[in-house]
Amino acid sequence: MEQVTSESTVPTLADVAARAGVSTATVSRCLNSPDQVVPDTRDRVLKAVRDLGYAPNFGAQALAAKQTNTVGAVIPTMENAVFARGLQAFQEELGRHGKTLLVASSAYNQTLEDEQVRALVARGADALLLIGYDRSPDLYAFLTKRQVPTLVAWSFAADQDHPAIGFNNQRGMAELARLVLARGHRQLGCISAPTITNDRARGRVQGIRDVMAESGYDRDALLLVETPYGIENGEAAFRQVMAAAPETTAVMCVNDVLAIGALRAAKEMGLRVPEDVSVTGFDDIEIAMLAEPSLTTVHVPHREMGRRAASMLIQMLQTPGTGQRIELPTDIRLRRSLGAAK
Amino acid sequence: MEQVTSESTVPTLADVAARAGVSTATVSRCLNSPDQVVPDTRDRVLKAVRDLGYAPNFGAQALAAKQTNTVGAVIPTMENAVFARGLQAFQEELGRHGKTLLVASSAYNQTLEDEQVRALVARGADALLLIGYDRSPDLYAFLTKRQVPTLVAWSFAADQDHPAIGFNNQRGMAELARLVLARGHRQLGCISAPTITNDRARGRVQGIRDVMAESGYDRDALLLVETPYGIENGEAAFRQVMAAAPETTAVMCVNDVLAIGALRAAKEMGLRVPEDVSVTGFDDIEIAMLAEPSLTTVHVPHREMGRRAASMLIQMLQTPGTGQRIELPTDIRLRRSLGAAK
DNA sequence: ACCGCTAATGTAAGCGCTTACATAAAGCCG
DNA sequence: CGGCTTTATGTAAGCGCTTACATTAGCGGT
Repeated sequence: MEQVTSESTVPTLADVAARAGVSTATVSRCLNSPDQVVPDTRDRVLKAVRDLGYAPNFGAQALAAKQTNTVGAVIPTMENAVFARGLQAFQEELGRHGKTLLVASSAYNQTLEDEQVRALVARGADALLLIGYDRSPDLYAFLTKRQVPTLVAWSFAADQDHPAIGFNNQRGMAELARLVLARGHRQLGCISAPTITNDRARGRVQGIRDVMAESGYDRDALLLVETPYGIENGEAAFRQVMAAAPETTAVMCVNDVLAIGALRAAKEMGLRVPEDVSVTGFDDIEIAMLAEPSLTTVHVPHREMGRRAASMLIQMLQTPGTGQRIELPTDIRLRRSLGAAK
Repeated sequence: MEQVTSESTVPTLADVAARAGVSTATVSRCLNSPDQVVPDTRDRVLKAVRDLGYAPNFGAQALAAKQTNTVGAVIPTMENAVFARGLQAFQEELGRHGKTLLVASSAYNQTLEDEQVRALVARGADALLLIGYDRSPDLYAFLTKRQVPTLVAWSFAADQDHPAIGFNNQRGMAELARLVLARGHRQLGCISAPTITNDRARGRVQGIRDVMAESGYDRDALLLVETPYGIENGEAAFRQVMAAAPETTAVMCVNDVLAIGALRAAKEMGLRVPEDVSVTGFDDIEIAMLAEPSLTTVHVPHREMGRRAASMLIQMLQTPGTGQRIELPTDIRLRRSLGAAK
């Protein structure tokens, strides 16, 4: 209200040009490749830009330049600290290169993810960050057809050749499982996110299976319960495990949130952790260290992954076909929730 | 690679029109107001759309229609669970109405926020969600000039008439402070986020001051330490408080994360909570219930706020000038970290 | 069968920007 | 100082879509 500057209409390139006494082309050049124009004119134009409070119209720019400087990301949910953290770093790095982030979330639903991806492409995302490999071949076909560089994050699988940056979920969990077995645990429980649509969870569960097989235990020694994300769900799943196999001495969860739920359920059931039952997680979010007892888990460099994902995508944008496959190391954080078997 | 459909070029409206044997206008109508076109043609067109894998070009659409169906949000950081949670709900509700969310984060930096807002507007955000009231008058002027409906969230102040949805930080904290005083605490510490740029923190601190004043204690009985967001920072701040005023019996923190840090520092210093010192938080994020001891805090309906913020913004988009001011209730969650003064 | 009216479709003018190409200005050399 | 190259600026053609307006088809009534 206080300082209405002339017309109430939004200034356009033409307005700036008129005010500076040059053509629209010159204004455009001032803004996009300043050294193509002589300092004198440039100053005049920039002054006009400032006076008018001009800001380019994104749609027009996208239309004419055929690129939007936008990178899209489809994540399962922002409420998962793991993604929030990685995405924050991702966004910061993109910002450093003048790109904007467009986020959508799929609620762990493949159909929804499919739609979101198409929506982001329609909105002109120059590149895309996707979580995990699980999606329909049609979508991959669509993406290649539209020539949108795509990077898979949070997962790394040796047998996939799509550009990716992530960690080896299977191996990370296997390492932890080895430690668990070494503590004398023989009857294991596993609480997992739904494995059909979540290759991270699937890999982690497989990691446990691998180790059990290599150690000569059969599959029956592992009781698997699948449940959606959430502390309460972890709680219920833990009860389910203990009800079905009361002799269980260690419950390995595919993420920290489920593990926290398990910890809570154990406490409520009067079981001591780790004396009566051990519990492990995955991700090493803040809560893991704060839990009582503190949670043994697999540490994952989420932030670094986000940052590097951004650099890589920018690189892919500049020179198509340069997508790499990067495996980030995970490491075990041994804390109090894992003890020796009874 | 597998199913290259004709040209490798992206199909346009004209391609669809040609294939369906109609004009581009008809295709556009089929997509945007289907009942203006006879079922027969419509089917033909939609088939062509499917065959070609057509998706509208966002830039062109934005340019021609002068609206983008995009809502922007600038939040301090996604890493703060509070915002992640609210934003997730916000996004879901927007999605239900065919709008897309564009997020940017400001890292609690006002200049950066300013830039991000302008960037979002330039990118055609039809409306904006902003956190708190604190920003330069210039920015507000810019926003009114561009006629972008803007909603302030996470804050509610009686003396501001900008459309807003939030809770009364001052009142919520005051209630809690009353409880603390009632427990016999007379020497208080307060750990806050920087109050200059954060009206939520400022309001919360003020809430404590109000209560102390109304109870007849003078300001010196409250030791304030300001520090950025983060568990470690909360830890350091707690040490600082106890070093400066060892007789402190209760430390009130303006958010749960800082409180968790305080809890940890207390434990390290060999102080028992709540026997030796009480600690309180604000927000009631998951961690509050899980902490040891569990954290007394002020519960805030973040998700509901996010959802309602979306509805309100959509409403403002439809009928400009309908922005309201909504105050959501907060309530105290009394848990173990608050006890009687020694 | 003809008229008039409504509903369906087509025509074409932009939306605001970028950029190839054309043109003009400015150096540079002998 | 003319003719050359180089550099700065202007001109104008789209980019793919929406939409006001023009046109045509379809239909009922007489």
